Amino acid sequence: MEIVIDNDDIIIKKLENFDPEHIFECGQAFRWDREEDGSYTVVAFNRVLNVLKVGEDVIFRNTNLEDFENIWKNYFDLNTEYKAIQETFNSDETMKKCIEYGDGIRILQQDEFETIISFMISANNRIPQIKKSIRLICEKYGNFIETYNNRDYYSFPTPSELSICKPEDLREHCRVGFRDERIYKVANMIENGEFPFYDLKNKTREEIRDTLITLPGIGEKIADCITLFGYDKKDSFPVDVWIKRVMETLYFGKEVKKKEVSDLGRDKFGKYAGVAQQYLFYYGRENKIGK
DNA sequence: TGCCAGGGGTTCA
DNA sequence: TGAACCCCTGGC
Repeated sequence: MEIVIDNDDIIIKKLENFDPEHIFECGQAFRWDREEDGSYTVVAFNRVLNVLKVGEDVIFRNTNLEDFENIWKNYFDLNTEYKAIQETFNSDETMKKCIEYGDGIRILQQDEFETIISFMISANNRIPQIKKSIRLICEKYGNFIETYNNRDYYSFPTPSELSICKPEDLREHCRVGFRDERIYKVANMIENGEFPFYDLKNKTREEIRDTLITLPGIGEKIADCITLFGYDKKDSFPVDVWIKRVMETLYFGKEVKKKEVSDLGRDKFGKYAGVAQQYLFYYGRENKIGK
């Protein structure tokens, strides 16, 4: 990896399988803004970063080498060879087409607590609304980080910071609707040690999923999303209405039960089913497959 | 301008 | 298994 440092910019030359648009627009993260120059500003781990792809190079702005090495390298999963993952799908012509379309997608290594709350908010919700609720929660319960491109950025609250919330504030001020009590309960269960949040990290996909599902507001789909996006379990295959539609159109040729979709997804794509899911999602949503 | 359907899911009956 | 749930947007 060839790194060039230029003031507050870190430039990675010829960075393969990396496209900010595909990374952020495939439904795995909600704390980003698209800028006029086509770059993306993202806030994570108490930092604000701007990412721009220029030809084969990627420019990471508003950061330094130390943060790049300690935070962003891991956040963007740069130690994983996506080319090798893609090759495991080589025998699947349909998937090859999806990869061609969505190449550059990476599974972000996001904060566990933020991922839990964010995907609880995603239940029966739309992306703009999810982003708005999360932004309001950060502004109300997180801490100010900095102003970048005329926008104020706040950290995502810790379990402790969010545990002092009132359900009515979550509803009325943060616009989370019927998810208010659930979020309040989960933050407090974690803060009070009533949920083994800090023991989950080294468990298997199944163990994490089964534990998460015991929380209010977390069912199968959201538990699968959290294991994939918050715990880096790449064999997780979340099935939402988009994945169901895409798989029905591209693989089944008819309507099937949700369980059939998740079974086929994990059988077919194995230990990288979650990466395949992201290619399918991006391809399906951008092309409105099945709609 | 105003009404209404529906959404990347979970819960409860 | 199916209806209800809050908020917001888009279509008419």
